[in-house]
Amino acid sequence: MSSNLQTYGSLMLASRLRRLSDQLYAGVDASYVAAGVELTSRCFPLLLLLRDNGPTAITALAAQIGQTHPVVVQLGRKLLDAGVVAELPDARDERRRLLALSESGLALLRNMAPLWDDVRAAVDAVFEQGTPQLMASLDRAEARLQAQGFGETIAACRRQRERAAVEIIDYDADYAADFKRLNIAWLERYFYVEALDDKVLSDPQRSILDDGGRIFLARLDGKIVGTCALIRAADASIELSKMAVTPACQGLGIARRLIERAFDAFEASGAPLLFLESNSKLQPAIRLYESSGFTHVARPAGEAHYQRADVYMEWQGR
Amino acid sequence: MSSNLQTYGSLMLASRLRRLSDQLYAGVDASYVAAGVELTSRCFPLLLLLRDNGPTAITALAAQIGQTHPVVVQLGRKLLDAGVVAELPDARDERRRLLALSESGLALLRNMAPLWDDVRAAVDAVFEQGTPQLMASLDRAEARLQAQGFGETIAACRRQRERAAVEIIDYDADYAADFKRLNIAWLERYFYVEALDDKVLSDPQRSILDDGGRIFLARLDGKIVGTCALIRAADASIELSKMAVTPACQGLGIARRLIERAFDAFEASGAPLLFLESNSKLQPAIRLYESSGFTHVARPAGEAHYQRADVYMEWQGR
DNA sequence: AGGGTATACGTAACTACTTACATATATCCA
DNA sequence: TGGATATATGTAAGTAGTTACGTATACCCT
Repeated sequence: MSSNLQTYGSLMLASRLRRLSDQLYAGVDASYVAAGVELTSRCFPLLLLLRDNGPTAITALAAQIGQTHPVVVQLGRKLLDAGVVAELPDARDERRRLLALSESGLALLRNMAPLWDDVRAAVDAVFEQGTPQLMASLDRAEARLQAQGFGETIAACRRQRERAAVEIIDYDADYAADFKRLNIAWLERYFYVEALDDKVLSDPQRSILDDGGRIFLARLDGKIVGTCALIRAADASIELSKMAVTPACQGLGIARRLIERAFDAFEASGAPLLFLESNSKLQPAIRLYESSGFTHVARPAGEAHYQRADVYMEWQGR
Repeated sequence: MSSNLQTYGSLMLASRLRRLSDQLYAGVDASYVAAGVELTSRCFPLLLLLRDNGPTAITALAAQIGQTHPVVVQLGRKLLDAGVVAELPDARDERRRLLALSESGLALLRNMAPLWDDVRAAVDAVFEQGTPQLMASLDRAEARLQAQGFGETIAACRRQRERAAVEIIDYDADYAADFKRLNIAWLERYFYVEALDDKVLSDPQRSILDDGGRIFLARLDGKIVGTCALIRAADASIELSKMAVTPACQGLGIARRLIERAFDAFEASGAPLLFLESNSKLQPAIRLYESSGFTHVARPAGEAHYQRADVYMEWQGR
C-alpha cells in the first residue's frame, strides 16, 4: 500500500481536521434534509447563542461563533428570510443591529432536540467513547491558540530549536573573515567604522590574542552568527568588546551565552577587573549587560577608546 | 459570561474542528512566508505523496489527499508553474496524466525538514502531549467514517432511538380511527380494499374484539405507527392479521415486536392453532413470519378469507 | 464643543474547496 | 468486434469562508 496522509503524522493535522469537519457538516446537513429541516447546520450555532444570550449585535455574535462578522451578516440575512430571527435596533448605540430569536425560531430549536441527540450519539459512535477526551483536547488547544497564535507557536519552536543548535566556540584563524564581517556590519548599522576599529578587526591575532585576549564565536549550522571578545588593557584589567549578533539570529539568547563564556574566561584569567564601553542608544544591549551583573560606574581616569562610547560599566560578578 | 460554542459540546464539533484547522493552516502558512517558502502549506501533501509514491495520476492523488480531483488539477497547475513538479503521459492509459516531483521539488522538500520539525513541535505544544491520542482518535474516526458516512451514522442512531421509544399497547376505542387508517393505507398501497376489509376495519369492536380477538398498536411519540390483530376463527384457532406499519417507521423492528406481543396473547389464550394468510408478493413480511416461527403448510379445507391471500402459514412456536 | 480615533456594520473581491457536467479514452461483454 | 458502460480528466458554477475597505456612529481628550 502506498503512503497516505496518515503516514505524515501531525504535520498533516490541519488537512485531516478540515476533512473531518467537512464530513461531519455534510452528514449533519444530510440528516437535517432527511428530517425536513430547511436550514443548514451552520445556522444553528447562531440560533443557539441567540436563544441563550438574548438579542445580540453582529460583531458580538461573530466573536462567539469564532468567525468574522461578514459571516454573521450573511447568515443573518438567511435567517431573517427564513423568519427564525428578527432584527431590532440598539437603543444605546445606533451603529448596532441586534438579532433576536423569533417565536418560530424558538419552536424550531425545540424541534431540533431529538435530532441533536442523534448527532451527539453519532459523534460518540465515530469516536468510540473518545469524545470527552477529544473535547477536552479541543478546549485546551483553543485556549492555547487564543493566548498565542499557531504561527507564533511555530516561531517559538524554531527559536528554541535554533537556540539549542547554537554552539559557542573559540576563535580560530579560519574565522577571521567572519569576525570582521560581523563587527563591520554592526558598526555600519549603528555608528560608523572608526580608524581603530579597522585596525583591530583586520588583525585580531595581533591586536587581541597576542596580548592575552580572547575571542568567542557563536556558530549555527556551520555559520558564524555572533561574536564577542575579551581585550587585555594596559593595566591588566580586561575589556568586554566586539559584541555582535546577526539580526536574523537575535532573540535566541546568543549574546547572553557569549557573555557567559566570556565571564568564565575572565574568572579563569585572574585579572582584577572586567569592564565595557558602550553607547546609551543601544538600550537592549545595556539591559543585557545590567542583567548579567554589570553596573554603571564613573569612568576611571583616561579617555574612552572610541568616540561612540558614552557608557562605562564594570562587572560585579554573577 | 455568556454562552459560547464550547457550551454545546459535541454538537458543535464540526464548527470547532473547522476553526482549528483554519488556524493551523494560517499559522503554518505564516511560518512558510517567514521562511521564504513560496508555496502554501496546502501544496505539500501532494508533493510528499509524489516523493514517496513516484509519478501518480490525478484521481489517485485526489483519493490519497482525500479531496476531489478538481483540487488536484488546480494545485497541479500551480505546482507546474512553480516548477516543482513535471507532468508526463501514462503509456498504458492515454486518459491519464501523471504528476512527478521535479529535481527542484525534491530539493524544496529537503529544505522543509527543519521547518516541519518546528510545526510538529508546535502541534505538540498546542495539544500538550495529547497529540498521540489525538492522532489515534483521528485514525479511528476516519476509518469509521470511511465504513459508514456520518449521515448514515446519524440515521442509525435515530433508528435506535426510535426503536427504544416505540411502545406496544393494547387497543382502545380512542384508536379506532388510527387502526382503520393504517390498514386502509396498507391495502391501498399493495392491493385494494375488499368488502370484508371495510366491514372489519370500520367496527373492530364487533368484528374482532367481541369474538375474543385482540388488537395491538405500536405508539411512537404519542402517534400510532403500527398495528396487528389476533382474530378468532370459527374453529377456535386464531389468525394473525391486520399487520401494518407506516412506511416512515419501517426498519425499526416494530412488526417483530407486534408479533411477539401477539404470540404472548396467543399462548395465554390456550387456543390450539395460530395461522396467517398473506400474499407471496410481500416478501419482506413473509421473511419476517418465517424467522418468527411460522412455516408454510397446505391450507386446510375451506376458502381463504381474502382474494389476495395466496400464502398460508402456521406458527410452530418460538 | 469639536476634532481625532475607535468601533459597528456593510460590501466587494478573493480563496479553497465543492458539485455538476462535458469529453475523451478504456473496458467489458454479447 | 462494436456498442454500452465505466473511468480519467477538465471546466464552470456554487458555497462557506476570508481579507480589505468604506461609511456611519460613538467615544475620548483637550
